[in-house]
Amino acid sequence: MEQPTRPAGPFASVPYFSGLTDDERARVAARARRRSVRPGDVLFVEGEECAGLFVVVSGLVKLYKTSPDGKEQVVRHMGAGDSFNEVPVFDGGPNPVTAAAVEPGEVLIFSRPAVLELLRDYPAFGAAVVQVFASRLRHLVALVEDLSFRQVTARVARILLQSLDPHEGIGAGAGVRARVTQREIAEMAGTSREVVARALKALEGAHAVEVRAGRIRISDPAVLPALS
Amino acid sequence: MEQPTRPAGPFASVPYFSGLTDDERARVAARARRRSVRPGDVLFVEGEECAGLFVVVSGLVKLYKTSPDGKEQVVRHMGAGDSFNEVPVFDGGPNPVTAAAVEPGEVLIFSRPAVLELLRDYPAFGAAVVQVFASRLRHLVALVEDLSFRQVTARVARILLQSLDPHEGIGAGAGVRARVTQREIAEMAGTSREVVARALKALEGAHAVEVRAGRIRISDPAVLPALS
DNA sequence: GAGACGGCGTGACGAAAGTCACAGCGGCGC
DNA sequence: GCGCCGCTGTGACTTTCGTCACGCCGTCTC
Repeated sequence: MEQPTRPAGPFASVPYFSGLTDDERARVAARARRRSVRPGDVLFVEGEECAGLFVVVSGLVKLYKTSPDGKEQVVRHMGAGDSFNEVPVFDGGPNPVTAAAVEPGEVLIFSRPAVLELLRDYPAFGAAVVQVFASRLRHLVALVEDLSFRQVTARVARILLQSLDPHEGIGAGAGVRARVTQREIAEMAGTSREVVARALKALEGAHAVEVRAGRIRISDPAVLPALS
Repeated sequence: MEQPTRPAGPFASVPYFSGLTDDERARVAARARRRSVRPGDVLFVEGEECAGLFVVVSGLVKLYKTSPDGKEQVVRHMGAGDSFNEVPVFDGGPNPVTAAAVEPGEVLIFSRPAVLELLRDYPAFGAAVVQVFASRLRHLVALVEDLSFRQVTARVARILLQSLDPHEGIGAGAGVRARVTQREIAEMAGTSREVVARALKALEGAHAVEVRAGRIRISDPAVLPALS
């Protein structure tokens, strides 16, 4: 799992810190708290006071909203090198979403004061935040578009495309991230598990994917985008 | 309409520029192009090359996505003092949404190079952008939550609350912005005009609003939030 | 190996929302 | 004043989705 090209510290690949020297990175790292997480661990809850800035060292974290009756809508997944929860750090408000680990791993946590100090010491950090925010905004607009315009089958198709395991590349036969459950897809698509099962059946009928032994494979890389 | 407290130039109330002196503001204004708009005018289209940063001087602008079959989803309305289309200016990508005027007014347009110059000359501008982006992200997350969790009647109730005419204050009998059509509400709620008509009927039945002569009034300020 | 648990497949049903169709009304322009 | 157009109100029907209720299977634990 350890990347051999990683120069020093656990986050040379984090956009925020990639411009720093190894020395500076070490000093930044000193301000972070480290935490290991196991699947299901809740890192922070929406509405509570700012939990600080998080950086994923390894593993996978989901950011989601919960409805009064318990339904979950995943807003985004964060993997190694991704950071999250910038918004409350910068505007001082409560956490906008809840974060929970999906796969075991480690995260770094920078308290709000620590981040504001970093911002003072490394002005380039501010520019990086703007870039990150811009990308988040595009992502959220795309999610709104998805929820508003597309029906469930199309949303599931898009989710499968985005969950393609990067190790296997794109193309026929590519597999989806190990063990994506139907419930997880449902939380991303904003629907129920049963409806996802039916959507997958429909995609299988359209020869877009093959579901075998619980794993999903893309059979025709051209068909899936057409359906989404 | 003109604010008597406005010191100089048309945008002392724009968050970006409120920290500047009158002199600086004048110099900034010199870099903007001015444009009057009439209802229906399209300012820029999603997917096209960055149209620059816009500031609303007066009037009302809607930002929306269009689906392949012509349905519209309004992402946000922008009124006097609001700015929009920052994202492509800062990340260099295409416009994420389409913008069109809803009410007649005027906008200022800063080209991308002009904004990048401003950013260089006035570093505080960068911090302001971060604040604006944070607020946009919160707004979009709330929109996702709305689309994913609430059904149409609840969404309409929330839209009415947000469209309260600020001049009339909050409370019983407050009116909604002059002449909000059902089609406009439908575009915000991500549904069709007919469904909005029925949702309004339901809200009327719950004694939350009164619809008379095409205008919507809040009858009981306590009921509406409860339904949303 | 027995049971508990979580994920999956599917049928049946009801609720919500989208669609079509059409009629009335009011304002605006010629 | 007349006609056109856009907004509204509403009935009827269809589609999509959400939900309930199962049964099946594989894995993990004791």
